[in-house]
Amino acid sequence: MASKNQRSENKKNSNLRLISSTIKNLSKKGINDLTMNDVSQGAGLSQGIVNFHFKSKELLLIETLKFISNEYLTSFDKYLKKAGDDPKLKIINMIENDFSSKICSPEKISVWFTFFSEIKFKPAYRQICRERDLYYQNVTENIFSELIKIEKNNLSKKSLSIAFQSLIMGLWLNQLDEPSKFSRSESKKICIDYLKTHFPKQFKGYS
Amino acid sequence: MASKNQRSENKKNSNLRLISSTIKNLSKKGINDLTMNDVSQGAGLSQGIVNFHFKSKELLLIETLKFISNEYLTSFDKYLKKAGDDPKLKIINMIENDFSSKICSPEKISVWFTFFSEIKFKPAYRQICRERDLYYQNVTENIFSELIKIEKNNLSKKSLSIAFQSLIMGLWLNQLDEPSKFSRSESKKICIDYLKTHFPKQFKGYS
DNA sequence: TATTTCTTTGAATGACCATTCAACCAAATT
DNA sequence: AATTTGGTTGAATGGTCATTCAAAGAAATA
Repeated sequence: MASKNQRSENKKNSNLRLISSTIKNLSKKGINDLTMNDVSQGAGLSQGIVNFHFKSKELLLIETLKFISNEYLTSFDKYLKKAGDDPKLKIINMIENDFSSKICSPEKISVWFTFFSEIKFKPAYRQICRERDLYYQNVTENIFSELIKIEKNNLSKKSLSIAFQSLIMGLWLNQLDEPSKFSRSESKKICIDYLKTHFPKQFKGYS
Repeated sequence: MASKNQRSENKKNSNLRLISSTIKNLSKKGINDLTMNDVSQGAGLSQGIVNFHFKSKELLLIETLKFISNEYLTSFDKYLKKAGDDPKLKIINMIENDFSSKICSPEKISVWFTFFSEIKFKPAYRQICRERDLYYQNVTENIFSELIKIEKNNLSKKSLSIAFQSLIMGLWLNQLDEPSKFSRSESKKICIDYLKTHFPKQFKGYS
């Protein structure tokens, strides 16, 4: 573990701690009441440090969004790879990912929606979110395309993808609205039910 | 139109203009950059007036949320009443309402999600949103209950309602994310498709 | 070891903004 | 018409931050 370069190691470490602190504080106070001090204190560092590392609050937030977007995509790919070539398994694993405890934690969901709500005014946020969306959309369409071919049901891969993704986003939002009533496993069931009704032959067995 | 009491008329008028201005400005700048001056200027009034009418910024925001929530529910009821007794028509009209140009405008959706993103930290917001949700949920479950009885498909009204509502919320979010790609009529089609796949006998004819 | 380079600290600065309020105005009441 | 009540104005106030920066500390380099 001993590193060649202690400095860049420390720097990376500070950056990470600041971003973690941002996430934690965002989910605790929202973007409105988040102060630079909250962030640095939460990371065990002092006053002016955020400006040193990130230049400005806005840039810190952008890096934070990049961070969770990255984390999401990494996990997404991992679950997808685990599925191998079977389109059924692929889409099931996508659901597993979206409602895994790491991705679908109250903390993360709350941060996502904080950024979503600002998308309209912040081109930088929009671009990051769009990138993730397009990737997701693309993968989903390809999977549905395979499922459609097998099922021979002649549905539209585009509509299916939009509906599927919307359903998931809506379920995420429930997590925010009513954390007590929300259940990750029930949400998964609802998504799988969506697959069952559209691809009965292939998803007969699942629950 | 001549009113008995000019004063309360004017007051109501000012209140309304301030709330309209709040909505407009919220959707233009977000909650973060919204200043009291934006609001009063937008209403053609001056500096300290918002505090006079609403006491504080927070209370103004609460009244604004109440306003759009009310507007939503009023429209909801209107569409529902128009449907008469037929559960098919009732649920179709709910969809029509949710994607009507008045309810599903970029402006309104953006304001909704601004509030959603703050729900976690603002009990007052949560309460208002929850009230609307419960009402919606309740109506939806009753309709699905009727549809299930007719269709004899033995599905769970609760799951169906959650899925249905989530789907709609997810589609609303698309409006925010990608206003250019979003289409209200395509969203409606997706919702109707949801009904068709779960209640094929009853919704055969619809598109 | 001495020097340079990078990181951290925390006090000081200045901008921004919600809120207050005295003065003014207009409507209602007498 | 005179008085009271309520609404509006906009300058002044004060608090809250983001940001800056000089000084200090720690690591890399010579």
